[in-house]
Amino acid sequence: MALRHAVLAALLDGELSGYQLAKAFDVGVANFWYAQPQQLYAELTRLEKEGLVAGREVVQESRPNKRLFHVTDAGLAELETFTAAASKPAFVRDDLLVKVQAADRVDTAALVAQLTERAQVAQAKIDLFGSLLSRLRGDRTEEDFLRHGDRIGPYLTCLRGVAFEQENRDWCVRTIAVLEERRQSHVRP
Amino acid sequence: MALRHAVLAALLDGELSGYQLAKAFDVGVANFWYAQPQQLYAELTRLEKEGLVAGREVVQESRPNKRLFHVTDAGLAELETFTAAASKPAFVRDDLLVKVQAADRVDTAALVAQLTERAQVAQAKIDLFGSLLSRLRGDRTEEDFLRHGDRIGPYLTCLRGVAFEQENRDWCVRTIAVLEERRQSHVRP
DNA sequence: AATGAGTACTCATGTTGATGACTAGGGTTG
DNA sequence: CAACCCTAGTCATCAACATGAGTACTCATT
Repeated sequence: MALRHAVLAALLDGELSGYQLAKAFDVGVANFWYAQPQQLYAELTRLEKEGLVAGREVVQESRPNKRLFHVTDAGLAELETFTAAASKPAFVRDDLLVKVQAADRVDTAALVAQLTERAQVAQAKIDLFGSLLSRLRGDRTEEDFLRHGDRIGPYLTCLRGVAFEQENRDWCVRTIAVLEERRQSHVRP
Repeated sequence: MALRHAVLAALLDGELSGYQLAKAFDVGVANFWYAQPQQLYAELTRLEKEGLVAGREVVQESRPNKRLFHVTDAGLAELETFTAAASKPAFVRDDLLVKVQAADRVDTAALVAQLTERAQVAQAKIDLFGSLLSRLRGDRTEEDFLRHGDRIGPYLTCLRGVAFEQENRDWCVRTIAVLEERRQSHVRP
């Protein structure tokens, strides 16, 4: 039941519509969780019913009306409780890792192609997170921002996103090199 | 539907019983996936029904009999198909990140405690993976092993496990430092 | 002599997350 | 001017993952 808390945490940045929220979660810019639009709409409905968020209708012309949500005091209390409770350990669960685990017994050409693509995706995310970080910190240095900024949560999670994707990319590159070298030196039966 | 493939990939290391498999997946030594024992037993049953794995009964005295499973040719073909198909991108999904995202608005003392614990767990995993790596490579150097070893899949995934946990630990340490410093300098309202 | 831990599983149920299909108006572009 | 994309959602359904409880026998500990 962490999606609800992820939504609450995301809404701390200010009022958002379900659609805006979905954009953030979908692209994975929300580097601390991931969810489909439909899940978010459903969760917002539940959260509103329980009084943890409140929405207000914003009438728009030339496009559909939307509902902007913000976290209520009860929602903040819920986040507080959640934070105090033990976190369940985070596990890696990655299709690509499964494939690499089986690398000795399957065709490596397809695998190398996928590793290459993954490395590119990772690089794109590094760039994206990098620009997000510099936007968050403005003209301050990282040190200064982290000491005196007033909303460092997103910055810290983004830092982890960058580190994760760098590790991801480097590992892909390394693995590609290993697999390619083996393909050349000894042709598999 | 990647659990089935994770099981297949794990069974490439040799015959395993459901229980042994469960041990590997449960502790997270299986650094490429994670699952509960019950899921694995269920999956093994399905896989056997579909002919992707085959089991043989091993009669034991002084402890319950067990069934050892191995991957069939059909199972290997299935792994091949899986490897050729596109991988879905891997997302970070971590309770702790959600909490850090909300760090500006909740009690940081509890958060710091959890980050500390997470850092310790990460360090323990680094050590575990480290010894696993050296066991896998035996007396060879990493370079040599990756070039000429005959089962490098587990080694490569383990390398990623180490990198992931190191990043994890470092980020926790950094985040703790940031939060602690802010707690001292300006008391939150 | 009872308690607990380890091996080796099974069954049932519940919670989460993922997917596809659909509505509906406005703007853009070929 | 038709086709397509963007905003802003809803509804229904399915697959995947997680959890609790239970069986049964053995060995070591207290």
